[in-house]
Amino acid sequence: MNTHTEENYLKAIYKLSDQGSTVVNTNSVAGQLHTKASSVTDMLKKLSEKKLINYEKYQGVTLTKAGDKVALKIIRKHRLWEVFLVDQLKFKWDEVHDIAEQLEHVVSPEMVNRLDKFLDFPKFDPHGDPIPDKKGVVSNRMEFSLADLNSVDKGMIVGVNDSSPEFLQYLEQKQLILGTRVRLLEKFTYDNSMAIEMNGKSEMTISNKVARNINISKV
Amino acid sequence: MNTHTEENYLKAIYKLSDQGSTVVNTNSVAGQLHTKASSVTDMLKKLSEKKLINYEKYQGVTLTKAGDKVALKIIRKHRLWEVFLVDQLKFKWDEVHDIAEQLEHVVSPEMVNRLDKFLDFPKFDPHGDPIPDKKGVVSNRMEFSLADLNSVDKGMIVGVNDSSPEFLQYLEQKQLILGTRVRLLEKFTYDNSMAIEMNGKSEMTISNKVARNINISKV
DNA sequence: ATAAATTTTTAGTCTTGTCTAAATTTATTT
DNA sequence: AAATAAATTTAGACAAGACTAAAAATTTAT
Repeated sequence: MNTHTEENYLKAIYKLSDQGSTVVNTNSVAGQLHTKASSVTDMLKKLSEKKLINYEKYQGVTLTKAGDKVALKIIRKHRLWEVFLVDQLKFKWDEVHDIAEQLEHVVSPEMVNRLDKFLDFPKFDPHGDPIPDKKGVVSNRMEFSLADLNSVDKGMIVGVNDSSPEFLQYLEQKQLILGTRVRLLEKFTYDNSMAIEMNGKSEMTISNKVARNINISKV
Repeated sequence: MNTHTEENYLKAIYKLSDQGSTVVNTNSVAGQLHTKASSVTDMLKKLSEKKLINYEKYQGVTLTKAGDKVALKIIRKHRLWEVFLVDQLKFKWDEVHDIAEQLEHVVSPEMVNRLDKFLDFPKFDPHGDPIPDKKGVVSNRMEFSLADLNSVDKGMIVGVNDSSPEFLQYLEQKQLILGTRVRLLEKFTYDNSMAIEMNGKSEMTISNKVARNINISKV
């Protein structure tokens, strides 16, 4: 079994590698986990020793098959607990991340599967992120960033790329919540900010940073 | 906040002190936590420093008000999660201890209270142990003989007064096992035998002698 | 009341995961 | 192609929590 900390590193690498498709460098892991690069290097050696990552000095890191499996297990647990917290305990979707971060490390494969069943096998968590199934299969979201809308086009908000309380509270305040239908009105090439229409009613302008962190799907 | 390990020590001391009424010695803590006496001494110094225990070298240890509060919080969480695992996820009552042991360390007062509400404010865990309320108030264990059920009322089997193989085998054969929920259907004054319902399904009649030797607790 | 046995504490070491500061490697400029 | 900048690794230290072996205190037994 792996320690709590090892699991967090693997999860961070998984996220930063865009589902394992890119190489991750030391500094970005340090940023993700709020630790220092030197701590990361130490842990990378350890994880490499355990064959959970492919690591060459100065060359960055990728997950091995085994490491990927571990990361997916953690993410499955995290997202299932988020569903539990929102659906059953009636938390708001922007309040559950930190709690799920703790619950995800509870070890009991049987419990995870029972929780999955209890929640009626949800496919997506409250942020619209897909929940890996028992075998680690992740469904696609058919989802892209709001920032990628170009001509006048529309979609529906189905998720976010940033789960920080600041961002989620911003979205809540601006009513950019899950299920909102957005339509691009105009894109300002100067700073890539965009004017959008929400639910065919109100209009507003959002920065590129915000747009990049909102995911939509075709409607 | 206290570490995981500190919490486990406080919980162990609470249990060994019989709800804080006796002094606990170093070796018994070591036994409870499967560590060595020297490790316990180290931790006792630390907990004493933090004013969570009263500790004098060689004289054993008791919890302070503050330490008692922390222990009760952990026990509350442990028992609430046990109810969740049994009632919602359909685990058997003898399968949940180790999982609850992990869940009890999740920190989120708000989540604990919501879980409590979600479970409909249970007073006892699946083993019949009382669940401290939000303020740390613990009700008595409420264990009594099945024979003392009078009007239509229910409880859960939590123990026996006769440990002879004959009796235990009888219970096993009739499926009157620990954790079984029983409900009184009718009491026959002629011989004090009683008709009971088990787990909301099957029914049977048992003699007063059998009933007297089965202990139940309110659920 | 003193010796023997038991319990507890101390001293010193180890592992995990973190850090700072310095050294090294890789990347970017000019 | 140097020179500078940025990223990464190494070296050495530290805190938490555990352990072993030895010393000290307390209890029990003679």
